[in-house]
Amino acid sequence: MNKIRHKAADGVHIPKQLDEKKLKEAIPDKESLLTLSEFFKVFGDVTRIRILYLLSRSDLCVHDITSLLEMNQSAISHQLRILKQARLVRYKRNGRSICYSLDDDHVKQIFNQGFEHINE
Amino acid sequence: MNKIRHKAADGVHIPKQLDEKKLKEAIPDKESLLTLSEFFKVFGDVTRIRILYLLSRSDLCVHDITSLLEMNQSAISHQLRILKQARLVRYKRNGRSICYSLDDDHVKQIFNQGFEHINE
DNA sequence: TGATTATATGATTATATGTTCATATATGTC
DNA sequence: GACATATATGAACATATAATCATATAATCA
Repeated sequence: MNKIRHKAADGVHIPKQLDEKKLKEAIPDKESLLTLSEFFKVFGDVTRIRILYLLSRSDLCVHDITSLLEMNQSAISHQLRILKQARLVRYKRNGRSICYSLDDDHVKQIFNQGFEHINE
Repeated sequence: MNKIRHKAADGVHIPKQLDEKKLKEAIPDKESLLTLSEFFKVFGDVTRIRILYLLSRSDLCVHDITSLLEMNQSAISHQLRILKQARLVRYKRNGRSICYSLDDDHVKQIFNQGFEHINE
C-alpha cells in the first residue's frame, strides 16, 4: 500500500525495492547530513586542497604555504581558519611563526579516495 | 641552502623535513587539484548528499526523490544534473519516469569515510 | 490530436563564499 | 620602548551557487 509505484507504459504498477514510508524513516535527520555536507565542503576548494596536499608532505608555517602557493598571506590564513574549524589541521606556535600539520591520517585517506575516483 | 628555515626564539634556524624547492616541484599541478576539489564540491551540498543517501538505499525516480525530500522538483532535477556530470549517478528511462541509481560503490565508500571522520 | 504526467532547463534572485585590503595582535630583536 | 616579522581578522567586493519560476521536452493515455 505504501510501495512506491508508478504507472508504466502498459499501465502496470512497478513495485520498488523499498517501502516509501520505511525509506523516509530511514533517512538520517537533515542535521547530520548537513554536518556531512559541511565536512565535504571543506575539501571543495582548490586553495584548501592545495594546502592540505602540502601539509600531507610536510609540516609548514603560514609563510611557507603562502610562498609555495604564491598567494596572499591573508587568503591563506582565512583558509587555515576553516581547516582548523573542520579539525583537519592542527597548529603549534614556534617563536613568531605558527606551524601547521594535518590533524590525522584520515585526511590522507579521504584524499586518496577522491583521487581514485577521479582517475577511474 | 634551499631548506625552509625560520628564525626561532633563540635565533637558531630550524630545518624542516623537506626542501622547499623539492616540495614545490612535488605539488601536483593546479589543474589536477582543481579537479579533485571540484569532485569534493559535489558532496558539499545537503540536497545532493540527501539524494545520494536515498540512492544508496534504493534506486528512485525523480518524483520519488522529490516527494521524499519534500522539495521542488526543479531543484531536484538541477542537483541530479550536477550528480550526473560528476558521474556519481546513472539514469535509465522507464516509461515517463527516469530512474536514478548510484554510479558505483565508490560513492558509498566516500560517504562512509566522511561519516567516520564526523563521528570521531 | 489534445490532455496529462514526468522530467529538464534557462532566467532570475537571494545567499554563500573566496580574495583583497587595511589593520590588529603577538613574538622577538635592538 | 620602538621596530620588525609572523599571523589573524573584520569589512568590502566580486563571483559562485542553490532555489524558484516559467516553460520546454518527452512519453502515455483517452
